[in-house]
Amino acid sequence: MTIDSELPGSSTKRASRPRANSLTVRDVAKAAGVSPATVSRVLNGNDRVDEKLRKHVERVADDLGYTPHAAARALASQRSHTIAAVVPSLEDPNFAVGVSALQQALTVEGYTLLIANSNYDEEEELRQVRALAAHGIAGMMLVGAQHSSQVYDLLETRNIPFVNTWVLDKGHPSVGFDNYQIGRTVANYLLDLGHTCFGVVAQRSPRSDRAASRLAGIRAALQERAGYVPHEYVIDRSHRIMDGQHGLRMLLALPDRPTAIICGTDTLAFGVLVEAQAQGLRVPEDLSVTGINDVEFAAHLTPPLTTVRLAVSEVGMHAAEYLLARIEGRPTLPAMSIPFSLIVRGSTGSPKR
Amino acid sequence: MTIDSELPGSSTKRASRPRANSLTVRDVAKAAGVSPATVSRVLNGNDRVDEKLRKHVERVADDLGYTPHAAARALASQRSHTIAAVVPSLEDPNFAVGVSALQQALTVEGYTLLIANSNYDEEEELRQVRALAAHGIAGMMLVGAQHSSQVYDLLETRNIPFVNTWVLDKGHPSVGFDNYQIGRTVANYLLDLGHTCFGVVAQRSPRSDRAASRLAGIRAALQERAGYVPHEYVIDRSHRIMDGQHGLRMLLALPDRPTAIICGTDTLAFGVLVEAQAQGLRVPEDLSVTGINDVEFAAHLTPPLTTVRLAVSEVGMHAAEYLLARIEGRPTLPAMSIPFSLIVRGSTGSPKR
DNA sequence: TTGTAGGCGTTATCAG
DNA sequence: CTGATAACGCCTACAA
Repeated sequence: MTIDSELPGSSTKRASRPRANSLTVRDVAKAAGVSPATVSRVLNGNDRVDEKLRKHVERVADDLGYTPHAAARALASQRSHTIAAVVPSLEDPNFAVGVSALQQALTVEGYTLLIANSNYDEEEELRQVRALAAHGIAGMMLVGAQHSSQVYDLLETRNIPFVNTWVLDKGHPSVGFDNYQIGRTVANYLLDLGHTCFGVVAQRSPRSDRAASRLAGIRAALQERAGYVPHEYVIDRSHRIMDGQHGLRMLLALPDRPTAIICGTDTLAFGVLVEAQAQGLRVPEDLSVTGINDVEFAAHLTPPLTTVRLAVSEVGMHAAEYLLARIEGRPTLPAMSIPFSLIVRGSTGSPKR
Repeated sequence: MTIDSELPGSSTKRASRPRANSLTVRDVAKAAGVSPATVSRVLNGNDRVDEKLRKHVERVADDLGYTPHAAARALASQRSHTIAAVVPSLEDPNFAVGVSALQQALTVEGYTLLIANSNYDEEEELRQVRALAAHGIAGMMLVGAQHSSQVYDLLETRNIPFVNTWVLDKGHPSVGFDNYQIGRTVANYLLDLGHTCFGVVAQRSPRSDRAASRLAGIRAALQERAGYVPHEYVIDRSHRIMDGQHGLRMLLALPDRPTAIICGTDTLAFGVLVEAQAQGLRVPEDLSVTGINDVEFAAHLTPPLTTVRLAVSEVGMHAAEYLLARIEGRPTLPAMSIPFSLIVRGSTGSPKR
């Protein structure tokens, strides 16, 4: 026998709104014979609750399979326990790995990660950041330092901690690589081998400040020791294999033929190797080729690719560390440099000519 | 002159809680000279509001740069406008591309995507699904059909629409490939070429029901026409290049040497090609090799890889379509098969022996 | 240490 | 068509 009609004589009552079919703190409280406040305190760990009571409430909550309503919690506490990452592309394994590491670190700390995709487009990035801000995120990871001023404004007025990644940035907190030094390192290595005429195949710089910094580093190294790379020796298109192939074709058509090709990614370098073979050029005897990233296949190309290894997952880990520290009011470093290393393999050598 | 002290003589007032520093509907309402209810109606589009008033409110909201508070909205409306995807790995370009497509489709419809990573682990997947459920998500995309029963229970009791992807599933809604047919297609193609002794290098089946279905398809085709693949001719490890290399070494050590190797991914096939070259085997004269996925580099290997092209981004698109339809109460199809096609290139041929 | 109750920002019901 | 106003589920200042 059920009694469910003890309610209103008063007809002021409203029609009840559709309710989520899950339990609430009140259900748990009732079941445990305590007040909702106590349940809340237990679940948020940090308050002083009698040890026995705490154990009891925890058990009851667990038995009932209770999970707090994230939105309600966020609304009441003004803290969302949610962090966002906006990356240029999820399909680039580089970013996928970094985001993966970020997520892992955040999950451990009970935070949820929201991932968005800007498609290498500043406008789209702004849209995404806006949407994310509406979700009351507690912090945000961005890629690169080049963002719409409205992005920076929004983040600052809303007081949302953020960190630029994959770059080192003087003006903002950052976790990333010294891309300028990466460029210098590669260029110097090739100069040491005796190369003097260089070609560069990279991603379009306006879309990637990382690529731009590396190019600047390359230019600087060359200028110090052997001149410079003229504009027509820098081919910047996209980042696919066929862009590498096309890039080499362009470079070979130039009057003074380069003996070394510096590529912005391993994928581009793969394209260059493919095209070199198609043109009957021997690598490294006729042409030296370098990549950046040290992706899985780099070591297995013929010849194995000389490239720069980036500790990408460290970017995600340290970004998480930085954001959590900011959110929880702990002290933070303004910038964190992630190491890289030149991996010399068979695709580079002294020019034989 | 401002009057802001007309409030309480009564000291029952509480200390004000920390407020979000952003505007609320009330601010917009005040500025537009209407009630919060009207603002809400305008912003949610669907109600009957006088056209002039609507325009006015829209302008005011826009000028103020108002963005609704997602958590509050979710709490009040019991709809979160958030969808989740749990994938085995974000670093696998396959899933990255699918998720990317899903996100794009959802963003267009004003939904936010939450991405989680199960690391090919059922327990971890359960944890992620639980956390996601707490976030009041409106729907969920899963990979494969093999999930902890608790996952299915949770989704069903909470009444959360979900869709299994990358597979076709009789028991649950799904968007994916007919993996069994993929296996059959590849095997039949090789049988047609005249091969009789096969090796298989794939991902560990218990972790991937996709791999298991494909293997079943392969076995079925062989059994119908030329026997079968003994257990020791199936090498299932992980999915890296070196696993492919190792796999071929194992297979070559077997008494009856296979003339064709079917690989579960292009990456594994790459490994097999590398090892074949190392062993001095000519492909396809001495050994035929196939992959699955048709990733970017497949066409550029030496020899170019025969593989199966999967329309991965369609998986994401149709998953989005399905979930939105369910959420909005529109009719849905129980299962959607995404096309695949065999791409024949240079890594396969008739056995010369 | 525990309970009570007001409010977080929005939506949706009801009355006008 | 518009305006009050009661929830939504939780947290936290305050009282006990």
